[in-house]
Amino acid sequence: MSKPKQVTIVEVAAAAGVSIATVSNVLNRGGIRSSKETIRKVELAAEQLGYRRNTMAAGLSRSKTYEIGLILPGLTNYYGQLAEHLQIEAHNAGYHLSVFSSGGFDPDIERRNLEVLLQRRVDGLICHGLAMGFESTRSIVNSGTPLVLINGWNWPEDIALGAVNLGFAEACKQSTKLLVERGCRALCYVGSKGSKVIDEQRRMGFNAGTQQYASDVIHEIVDTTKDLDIEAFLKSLLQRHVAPVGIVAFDDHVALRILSAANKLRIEIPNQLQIIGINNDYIAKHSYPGISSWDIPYSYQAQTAINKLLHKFGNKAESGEEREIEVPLTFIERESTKS
Amino acid sequence: MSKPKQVTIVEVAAAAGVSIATVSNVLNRGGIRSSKETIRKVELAAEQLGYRRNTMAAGLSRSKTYEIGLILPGLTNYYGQLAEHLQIEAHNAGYHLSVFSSGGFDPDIERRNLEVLLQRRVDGLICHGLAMGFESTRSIVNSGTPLVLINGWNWPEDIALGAVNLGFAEACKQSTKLLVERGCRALCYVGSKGSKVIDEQRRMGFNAGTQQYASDVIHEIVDTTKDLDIEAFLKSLLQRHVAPVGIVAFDDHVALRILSAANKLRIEIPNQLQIIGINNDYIAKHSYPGISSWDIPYSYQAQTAINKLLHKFGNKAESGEEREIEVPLTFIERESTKS
DNA sequence: CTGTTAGCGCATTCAT
DNA sequence: ATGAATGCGCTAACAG
Repeated sequence: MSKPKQVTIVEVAAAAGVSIATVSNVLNRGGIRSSKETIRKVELAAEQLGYRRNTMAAGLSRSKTYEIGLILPGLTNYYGQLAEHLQIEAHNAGYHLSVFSSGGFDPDIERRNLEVLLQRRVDGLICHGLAMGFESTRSIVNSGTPLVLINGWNWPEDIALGAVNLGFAEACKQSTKLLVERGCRALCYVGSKGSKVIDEQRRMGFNAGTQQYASDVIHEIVDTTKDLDIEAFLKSLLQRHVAPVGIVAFDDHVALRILSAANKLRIEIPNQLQIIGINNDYIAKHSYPGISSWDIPYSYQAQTAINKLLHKFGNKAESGEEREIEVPLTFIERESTKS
Repeated sequence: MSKPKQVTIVEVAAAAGVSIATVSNVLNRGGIRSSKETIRKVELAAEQLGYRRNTMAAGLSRSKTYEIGLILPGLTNYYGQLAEHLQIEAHNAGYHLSVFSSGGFDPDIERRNLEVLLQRRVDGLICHGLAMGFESTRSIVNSGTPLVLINGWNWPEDIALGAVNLGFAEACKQSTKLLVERGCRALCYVGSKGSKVIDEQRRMGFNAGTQQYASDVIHEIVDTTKDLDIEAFLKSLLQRHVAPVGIVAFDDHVALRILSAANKLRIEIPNQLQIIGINNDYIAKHSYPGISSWDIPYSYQAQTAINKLLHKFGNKAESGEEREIEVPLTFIERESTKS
C-alpha cells in the first residue's frame, strides 16, 4: 500500500481504445503526429483517469533524464539566489534542477550528494567550487556526466567542461584602487577562510591591488573565521593607522558587522573608516550608512552555466567559448565610501 | 553518445561469475545473505568496473524512490536554512531531498514543481504554505503521495497529512505585550503582504496582542510590499504618537530597514523607538544596535516534518501526534528593546 | 498514421 | 545460497 498504484499508459490506451505506443506518441508530441481524433481521445482519457507520466520509466527507457544536478556549499544568501536563477534557466531549457547543499564545504556530504545525483543519471552537473580535490572528483565524476563549475579555478579539462567564475579577484583589486583614490591611508582585507576558494580569490585580488595601486600604503589582512573581535580589531586598526582606513570585507555580512562595530564606537564613516563589501545583498542597501558593494549578475552567470551544459548536450562541436569564463561584478557605491 | 552507457549489474555479474540476482542481493544487503566468498567477488567486481546503481531502474522495479520533494517559495534566508535542515534530517532517515523553489509564491511555478515531483514518484512531499488554493492542490496531489505542510494553517485532512507551523502569531502577540511592558505608548506592525500566510499569521498575532495587552494603546498596521518610504513613515509615526513607539517588524530584514532609517534620523533606540524582528537572522545579531528577535528552531521543525512522513511510510517514529503542530519561537532580546 | 515488439536496469518471486 | 524468469512503465524502432 506504499504506492496506491498510479495509472499507466496501458490503462489510458485501453480507455482510449488505442495502443500504448499511440498514447506515448500523443503525450510526448515531438515524435510522430497523430490524427486530431486520436489526440483528442487519448488526451481525454489521460485527463479523466488522472494519468501522470512516470519519469523513472521514461528516463530508463531513453537514457536521458532532463535533470540537472546542482551542488552548493549552502543555500543561504548568494547560494540561494544562484540556485533560484539556475532553476529558472534550467526550466527555460526544458530541464529541471535538483538542488543539493553540502552543508558548508563538507567533502563527505559533497561526495554523497554527487553520488546520489550520478545514480539518478542526471544529464549534467553544476557544482560550486568543490571542496574535495581534483583526484577525488575525477574518480567520481568520470562517468561521462558533463560537469560545469561555478567559481572553480584552474580545474583540469578531463574533469570539468568548464567554469563560470565571478570576478572576485578583480573586484577586490579595484576596491583597493578605489579606496586609495578616496583618500585611504591604510587598507585591510577582512576575510573568511572558511569559504575556501572564494576567500582565496578575494585575498589574491586584494594583494594584487595593494601591490599595484597602494604600494606606499600600509595594508594588512585578518580573518573572521575564528571569531574575530571586530570592535577590538577596529580600535586597534584606527589607533595604529592614520585615518581614513579602508576595509575590503569578505562580503556584505562581514561588512555589516564592521559597520555596526564602527557605529557603536562612534567611528565616522566614511571620514575615518571606509568599507566595501561584496554581493550587494539586501543588507548593503538597507544598512546605515549604506555599504558600497559589488553586484553579482546572477542571471547572466546562471545562463552561462546552463548554456555550457546545453551546448554539450547538443553534441555541437566545441564552441568558440573559453573554458573558464570570468563574469565581472559591478560596483555599487553607497555612503560607506562616499559622503 | 549522450550517455556513454554505464556499467550495469549484468556486467558485474559476468565479471564476478554469478547471476544478476546475486549481484542485486549483495549490493542491497537486507535481503538474503550470501556466502562471504560471493560477497567478496561481487563487491570487488563492482568496485573495479565502477558500478553505480541506476536509481531509476531500482525505483521503477520496487515502486519506492526514497526521495522526498520539497517546495519552498524561495531559497534565501529562512527558506534556505530550513531546506538545509530538512535535507540533513531526510538523509538521516535514508531518504534524499529534492529542493524546488517556486520563485516567491508563484502559483504556476508551484504547480509545475509539484507536477515534476509527482512524476518522479517521490515517496513524500513537503511544501511551505502553498500559494495555490485547496482545490487546486487537491486535484494535483490526490495521488496518494503523502503531503506535509510547513506553515500551512487549516488545511483539509484529505489533502495534507498534517502541518508543522511556526508560532508566528503567538510571537507577534507576545511582542506587543513585551513592547507595552517596556513602556511603549504606541504600537505598529510593519508587514509584508507579499508573503501571504506568513504575514497573515503575524498580523493576526499582532491584532490579538494589541487587543489583549494594549487595548488602551494606539496601534496601527502598515505594509512594505508597495515600496513604503520608511523614513517618512518613521517621522510621521513619531510625530503622531508619544514616544517610545514600538514596532513589530515582519522579519529581521524589515527590522533592519527601520533601524537604519532610525539611525539616519537620529531617532534614539530604544528610548524613542523600539523594534522587534522575527527570524533571529544574522542581521539581527550583527546590526547596531542589535535587534531583538524571535529565534526559529529549524532543527526541530525539520525533524518533526520528516518524522510525520516517516510515520506515514510505516517506518519508525512515534505516532499519536496532532495533525497540526505548533512550534514555538524563542525570544532573543537585544538592544533594540532594552537599554 | 497506428500497432507490435523489444529492451532500459533492477528487484523479486520461485525453483533449484 | 544461488539462478532463471517475470515485470515495473515507458520509448523507440519497425511493421502494417
